[in-house]
Amino acid sequence: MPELPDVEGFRRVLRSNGRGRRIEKVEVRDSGVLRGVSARRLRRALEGHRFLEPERRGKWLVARTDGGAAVLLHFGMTGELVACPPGEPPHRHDRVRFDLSGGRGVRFRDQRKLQGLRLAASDAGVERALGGQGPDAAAVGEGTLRELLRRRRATAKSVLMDQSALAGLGNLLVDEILWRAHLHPSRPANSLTRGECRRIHTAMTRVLDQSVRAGRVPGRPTWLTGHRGQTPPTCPRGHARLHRDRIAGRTTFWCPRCQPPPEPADG
DNA sequence: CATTATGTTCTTGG
DNA sequence: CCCAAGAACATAAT
Repeated sequence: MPELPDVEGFRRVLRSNGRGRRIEKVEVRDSGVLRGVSARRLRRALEGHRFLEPERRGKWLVARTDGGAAVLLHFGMTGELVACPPGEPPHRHDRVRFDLSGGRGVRFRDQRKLQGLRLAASDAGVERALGGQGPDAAAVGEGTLRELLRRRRATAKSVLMDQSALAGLGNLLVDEILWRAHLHPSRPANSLTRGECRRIHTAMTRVLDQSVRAGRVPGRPTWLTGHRGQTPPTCPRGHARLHRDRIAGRTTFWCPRCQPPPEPADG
């Protein structure tokens, strides 16, 4: 699940269950999700302190505490943050359990463990870890977006998915946005006109507004994303069957009627 | 057994 | 340096 909207949902889970609460116990059930920190150091940095207002940056969730340390959570492809009281029996994929005051609790649950938890000792540590990201997709202005597209020769799809260029978008969202903007995913980013960049920005803003509200990418039939699982997948606007390709290393769906492929460059 | 999966990072080669 | 492609990571479903 986890792209920007999903992480936004996890932020709400942490805000409503964790903000202001004391961290009574941190139980690492599978240290395979810890990145650059031991279970012991994580416990020591967190236990006894309280969670502050959580923040999302791109696909990262930043959980600061009043002790100065912050947990940085990345959910990979299969991670989630779920609220459950400490007494609830563990799920098979619960990797880290946070028992909080007031009988609350949250758990980092993740099947594949492709990413996981980091610890930042301070705000400077948070910056060090996340400062390499581009602007957040949910807040970027049209001019900034146009500028970052203009200076890259790679395909639009790969630039929009590149977290160091723009933070928050993943495979599903980028396909959705490009379909709405009527642009083929293989268009070189630096070939996009001002108007085409504006269409990307408009589509991105709408897609993110709606999916952030839902806390996920909706599978509605009016969304391209809702058609990925079909056999055969069809364009939500009707007519054509969707093409399925490998672009920027990821399975990509696009409509041959709505999204004309670029002329192959020859120079 | 092969293929696929909403992510990131590293390597290799052009 | 830029970029694409492939592999790797770990696990489950089809």
